[in-house]
Amino acid sequence: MKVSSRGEYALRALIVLGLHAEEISTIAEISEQTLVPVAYLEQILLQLKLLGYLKSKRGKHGGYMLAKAPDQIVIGEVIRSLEGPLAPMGCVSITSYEACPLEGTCLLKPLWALIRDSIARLLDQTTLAHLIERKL
Amino acid sequence: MKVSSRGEYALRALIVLGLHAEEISTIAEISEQTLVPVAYLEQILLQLKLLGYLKSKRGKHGGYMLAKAPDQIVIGEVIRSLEGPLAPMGCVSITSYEACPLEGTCLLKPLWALIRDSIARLLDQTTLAHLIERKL
DNA sequence: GATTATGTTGACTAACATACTCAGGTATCG
DNA sequence: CGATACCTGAGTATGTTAGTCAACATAATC
Ligand code: FES
Ligand code: FES
Repeated sequence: MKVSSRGEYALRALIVLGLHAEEISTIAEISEQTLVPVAYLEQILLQLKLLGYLKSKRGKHGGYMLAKAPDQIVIGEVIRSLEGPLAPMGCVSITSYEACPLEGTCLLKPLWALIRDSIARLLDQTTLAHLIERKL
Repeated sequence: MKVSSRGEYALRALIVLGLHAEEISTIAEISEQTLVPVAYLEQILLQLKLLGYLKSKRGKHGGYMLAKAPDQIVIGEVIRSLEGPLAPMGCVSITSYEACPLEGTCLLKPLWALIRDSIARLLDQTTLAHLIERKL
């Protein structure tokens, strides 16, 4: 049930950018504050940009900024984009359902559904603004 | 946030054995009902035995049975044994804590803690008996 | 006691995912 | 122009997953 380092790193970066909203931050600056290697961070920031969470400026005095207000960035969506579905099994995933062979009689499915619901409820109720303001 | 096929398979096997309690089941029978390949199932059943959930009998008319009553088999414990901690990050794991470098100032930790708590509460409250009786 | 049905053990493998690195390329500013 | 930044695609080392396979050990039965 682990979250990958890539997901964690992406969220760290979003938090750093959210804390310095209105300012532009270079990859190097973000790397310092997140402890993520520069070359790896480049990849992740680029992906976050393609997903629409960030905007960038090239060249001198370039860098990254949030492309949305922090309260419009839903943590559940970010994690889904980076790591795939939140559900523990495909058969209980709402965003990307996948059938199980035993689904008709399976006694586990209701349990997985409870897990999915509680994870999704938490992560889809939480925005970057909530994290930054420490209001969960 | 996926659960591995190994964990799913183990739970399927426990359910089959729980449904036929008092009787002995061969690996082949369990394999049929769970759709898990025999050779792979062997590994998993053996592990469940070493963990104390199952007992076995060798030779002709041999097979596997539950070693505990279904209401003594806690799903959270089974999953932890097979897949490691339930927590999404080491820094919020109770059973196997591991420090994060940014732990002091990290704004994510409280969120991960909520996730961990809600998963652990669900899985540690559920026993094999609950699954079999469809009472969640 | 030989046969046969069963679990036991350990090694092995193919495929995939993770967590990166690196070598360039391209836009922007001064 | 040239420095500074982001952009892009490829490559790599390591580990995990989901199995397979061959040989062995034990228990019941004929
Ligand atoms: S886990 Fe999908 S049907 Fe049982
Ligand atoms: S995730 Fe462990 S301290 Fe932030």
